[in-house]
Amino acid sequence: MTGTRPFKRALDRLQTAGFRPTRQRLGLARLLFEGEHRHVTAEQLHTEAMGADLRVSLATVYNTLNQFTAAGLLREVVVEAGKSYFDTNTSDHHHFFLEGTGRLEDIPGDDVVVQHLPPAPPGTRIARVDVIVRLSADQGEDR
Amino acid sequence: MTGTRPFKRALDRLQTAGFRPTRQRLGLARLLFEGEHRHVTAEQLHTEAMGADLRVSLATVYNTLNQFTAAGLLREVVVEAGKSYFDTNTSDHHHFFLEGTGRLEDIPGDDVVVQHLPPAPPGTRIARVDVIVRLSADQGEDR
DNA sequence: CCCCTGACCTGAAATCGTTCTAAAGTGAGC
DNA sequence: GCTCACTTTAGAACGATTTCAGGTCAGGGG
Repeated sequence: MTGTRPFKRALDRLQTAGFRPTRQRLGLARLLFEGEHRHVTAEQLHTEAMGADLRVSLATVYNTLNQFTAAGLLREVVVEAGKSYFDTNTSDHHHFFLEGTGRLEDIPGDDVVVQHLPPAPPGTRIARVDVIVRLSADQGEDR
Repeated sequence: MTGTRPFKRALDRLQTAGFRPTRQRLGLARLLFEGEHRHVTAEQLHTEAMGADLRVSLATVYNTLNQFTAAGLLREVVVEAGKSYFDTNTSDHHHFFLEGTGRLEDIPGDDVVVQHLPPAPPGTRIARVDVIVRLSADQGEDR
């Protein structure tokens, strides 16, 4: 039984992070943390919750995503003006962004390396380095 | 006289790109393309225009920035959810982003290199690679 | 030189994603 | 069961951006 007890997993994460495990938080945590890593917007997650018989308001989805992010359970990724994506993978990694569809995906492997980065300007320190590889549909290839 | 005729420079860019050189477009082009490369938001550029005796509405600033971007005169840089920056440097380069102040700066030099990038997924092609180095104020250093 | 026409600009209203607010609901300990 | 602090919620509010309907302007033809 490896990872076959998703309910418990989500609950553990909430409690470890010091959240009271309410019905809404638990439900969202299950959607987010069961299975593979994922990238969602608030709107998407809300729609998905509705479909999964989890009654939760959009405001709560926003609140929860922000709380999870502050607690380090999620990471916010900025790729499109006026829209926030949340990534369940909080480790160091980078992203492919499908311009047409708005899909966001982790770049597989940990081997992307940024070289020849100049030092941070005086008085500042590097908080994070984000690499976003923007992809377009490859038109005219197989037709 | 090298670059001492800014008016003509801005006008040339407009006409080359096929824009009718109206008072507003010319004024904005001068603010944008005279002098050093810069990073502006619509709001910033609008404020600056007001201060420079250029009467132009915020709607026009937005429209103009979008037109210039579509024509390849500007490049949009996404760093903060819910805010768009426009960069007058359209060549291949990357950015420092000062988290506290919202300042955006080109990373000097062309030598930042991203290595070990996996190939684009099937059916797609890499449109662009954006590297954003997020900086925080370096607290506790010199006090 | 003036007129005409399509391109352009404008303030106001509309839209989008997100946050705030005030009030009702809920869970954990007593 | 009762309480109280923490949660959730619907709806209003918000900031950034876009759209709209109408007036204005650039520039070629007469």
